[in-house]
Amino acid sequence: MSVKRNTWQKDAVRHALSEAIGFVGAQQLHQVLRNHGSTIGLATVYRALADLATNGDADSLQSQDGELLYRACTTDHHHHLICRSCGLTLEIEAERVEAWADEVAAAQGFVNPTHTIDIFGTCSACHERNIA
Amino acid sequence: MSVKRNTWQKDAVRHALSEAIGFVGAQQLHQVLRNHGSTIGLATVYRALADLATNGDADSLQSQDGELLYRACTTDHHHHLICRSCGLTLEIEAERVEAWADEVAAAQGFVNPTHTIDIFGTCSACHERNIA
DNA sequence: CGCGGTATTGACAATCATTATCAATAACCC
DNA sequence: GGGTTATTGATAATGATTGTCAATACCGCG
Repeated sequence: MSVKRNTWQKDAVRHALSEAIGFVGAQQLHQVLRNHGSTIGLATVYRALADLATNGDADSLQSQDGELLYRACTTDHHHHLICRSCGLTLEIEAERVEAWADEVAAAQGFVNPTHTIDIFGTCSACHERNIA
Repeated sequence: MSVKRNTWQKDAVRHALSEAIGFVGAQQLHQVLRNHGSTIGLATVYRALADLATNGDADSLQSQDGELLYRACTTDHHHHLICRSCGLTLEIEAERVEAWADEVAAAQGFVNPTHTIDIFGTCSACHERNIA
């Protein structure tokens, strides 16, 4: 059986992620760490992030261009409203929907439900720019 | 300026997509077309799907493993409840949530809102198998 | 109906994020 | 400290998607 070991690499990734603002990609996080003098490997960053996500210490979602993004998990769970054009991201509350999602899952006999809810649109600034 | 032309390839993709059940990947759709004797190229399938999505004739979302999936746009809009373990997919109604999503987007000044709402969980069969 | 300009196609190469490989390293229990 | 083995990291492999570009075929026009 596998016994988890603590390494400075995992701590570094966890720390870097908690410092990051919003969602960050693995490649991006790796660059940040290298820029700070770390010699951590890219594959290790990927593994550490996957672990964090598995353990529920990080959330993940896919960006529009297919990159997997991570965010340090905070106690308050929320979702995103994202501008298709400029990428502006707003956090939104979704209490009503949280409950609904769990209900639906339970009604079909599904256990341990999670969900991805993201709303895309064109923010007012981008919309006006397109008209002008 | 570019003038759109109608080709049998675009029709083939549009048709294949409308025949498909649920969401389909570009690679998968390409295989289906080839199996039906078509000589259409993979790149063309990608381009046709991208066009359909741009024109609002198709919806797209990213699967868990990073593949881009498309679905013919129908009037009835629904979402999915997906088993993490066996991939079983159930369609779910989400009227309450549709309205909520549009409200939230509008409240922040976003126009032309779309959303991705998917619920993941472990279906009862897979859950029992894991226990046994 | 045939012609010409050009949008479109398709085979293939290139790209990019992510995952697998595997020898070397270092964490942890004793 | 020493041995076991989880973990690391350089690199290769994977797989979806996009770029390239000559060849093709669509469509308006005569």
